Amino acid sequence: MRIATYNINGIRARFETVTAWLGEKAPDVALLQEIKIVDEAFPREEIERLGYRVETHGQKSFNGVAILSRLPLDDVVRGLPGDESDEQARWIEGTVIGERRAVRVCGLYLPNGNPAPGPKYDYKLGWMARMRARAEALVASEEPVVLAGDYNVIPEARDVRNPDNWREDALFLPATRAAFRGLENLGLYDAIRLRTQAAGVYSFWDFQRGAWGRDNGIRIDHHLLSPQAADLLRDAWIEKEARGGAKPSDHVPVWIDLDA
DNA sequence: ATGACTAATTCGATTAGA
Repeated sequence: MRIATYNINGIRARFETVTAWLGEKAPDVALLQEIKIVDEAFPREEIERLGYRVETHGQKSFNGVAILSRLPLDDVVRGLPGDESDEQARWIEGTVIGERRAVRVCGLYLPNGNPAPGPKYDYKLGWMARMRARAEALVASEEPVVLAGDYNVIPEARDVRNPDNWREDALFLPATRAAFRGLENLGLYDAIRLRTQAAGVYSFWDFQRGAWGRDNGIRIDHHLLSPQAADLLRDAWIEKEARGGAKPSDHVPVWIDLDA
């Protein structure tokens, strides 16, 4: 079972890029972030025609997440628990029924948090605390669980080309990285780090300042795996070449293969 | 020293992204 995560930066702007990618790569599951559209306006039929079940949790203009699955998808839940007043669409989960195993899959778009300090950064850290509580419950289930998406977290200095440029940034502040380690300390594994310890493995290159041409990237799109999911991991990688393709997002797809 | 790019909203300039 291949599970990809992809921040598409707008389904309207990225429709042809995304449908071409689905047609070519055909991941079993695609977790999308920043669909930037309400559920009723999402191009559901066009993507169903490519063989996918479509579950969205959208909102107008910003944010919005989706699960696309070629496999049966049950028990879909929208929204991150813990704050009834939070209206931002950043979390969706469902159970994907593989040939051998069922996998609980969470698609997430973690808040950016800039500028820091400030209310946006407070929202980010509060959101991460709520995510930790949900992740703790999922780990306790002792089932294969995958939490994947745009974390807006640079975990370590080896995950950014120029660490000194990011010292004051919400994506790389010590409190941000500590909260990410807090997730790992529940017993979750960063899938790419089960595959390689190399520096310079990035998933995002800014549209500005010629970041792509200079390989001035950061790794912020992650799959965290429960122990039961990590036991099923066959491979993980980042589709870097997508950043140089036609009408690219600023993020590229990242995928894992599970024996499930 | 500063802006640089892209998308959404809605048709121009603002907000947001990271």
